[in-house]
Amino acid sequence: MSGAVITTLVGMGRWEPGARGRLAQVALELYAERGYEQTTVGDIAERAGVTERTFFRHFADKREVLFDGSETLQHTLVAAIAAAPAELAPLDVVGAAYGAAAAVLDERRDHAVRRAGVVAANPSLQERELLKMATLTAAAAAALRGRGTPGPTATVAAEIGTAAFRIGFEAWVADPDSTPLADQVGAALAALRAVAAHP
Amino acid sequence: MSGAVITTLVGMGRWEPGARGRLAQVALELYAERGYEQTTVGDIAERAGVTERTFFRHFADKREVLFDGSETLQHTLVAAIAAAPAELAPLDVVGAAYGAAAAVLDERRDHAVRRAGVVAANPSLQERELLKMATLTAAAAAALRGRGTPGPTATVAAEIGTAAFRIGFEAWVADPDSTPLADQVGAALAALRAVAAHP
DNA sequence: GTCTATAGTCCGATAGAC
DNA sequence: GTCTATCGGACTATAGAC
Repeated sequence: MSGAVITTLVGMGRWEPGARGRLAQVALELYAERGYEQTTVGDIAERAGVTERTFFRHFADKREVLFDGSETLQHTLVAAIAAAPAELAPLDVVGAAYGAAAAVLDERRDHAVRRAGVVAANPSLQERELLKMATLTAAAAAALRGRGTPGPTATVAAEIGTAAFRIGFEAWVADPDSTPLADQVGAALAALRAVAAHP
Repeated sequence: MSGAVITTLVGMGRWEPGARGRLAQVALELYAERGYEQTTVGDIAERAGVTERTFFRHFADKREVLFDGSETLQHTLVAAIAAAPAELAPLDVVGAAYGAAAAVLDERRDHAVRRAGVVAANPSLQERELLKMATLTAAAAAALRGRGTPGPTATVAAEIGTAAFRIGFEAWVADPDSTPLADQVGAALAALRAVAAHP
């Protein structure tokens, strides 16, 4: 196949290095070109120069290949929560942490927008995305508890924070200007606070 | 029992259910007995006395059979939002509407708890549940806009309301006492408001 | 009601890196 | 030698097509 010189990201194949990264990139391309349903795992594997079997060694299923970066996002989020000043209120901690996580996505806006389009076009991909968000929420709540926030408060703060992130993310994707994601998330959080406070 | 007129939330419980109701009931039984993954559609169809083909005529896929009552829930929610007093603040509207929806579930607590256990045991069922919740959220936001609430406010209020419902539902399922679901949702909403208000 | 494509699993074999 | 990543083929069940 093409002597694909994919830039380094993750995955170190020893034969044709970067099988994992190639698969992820090719999958996004094909899902965008002809649609998720119309793309078979065989198609992806073929264009990436590996076999179907190799695809499933790297990714649990056909959806997961689009969510390779979610652990990174979660790690950033959890680390930011743990590192936040002790005197900050729980919701401020979560808000700041999602702001930090947002910076990671800002650097790859084009990729994120293309990926978001693919996900938006397919319900089964939306399901997976929602599950990842729920996992993120649980991780944020656990991180808050780890710094002393009482359980119920942690749950609730994490839930609001994730809602702000999701709403901000949608605005960021739809926005033709390149307003930073962190700003969109901040605006969403302010809106959530305003509605919650309203008598 | 004489004329059972109760429309059930998840499509079962009548004295002599039709094929659809039988399939839904049998599916829940089998998923609980031997697990979702270990149950084939053939198993369900067989015990319900129909063919596989009939299963797929009634339900889009193997998961959907557990979510037959979600339209009823959504309808209740949307109707309650539309019927709420005009002077109520958006979040109060959504809170009251989820309270009304909660009453439906309270009548079938045993079933709801068993079903929740099955869903909690399997990630792919959780995915579907999260998608249903997202659909519910979108419907609530649309209903709010339909009564004049500005778009962004509607989105945010619906998001908080659904979070309250989800948190309250989890507490309700875990609670050995039979605290009404509406009360649990109300408590969760109060907690959300408190955390959001905290400086 | 039958027929088929595809997702996803399990068995094992092979080959480079260390 | 071990460890890890690749590949091959057979297999079941889902889901859609005819």
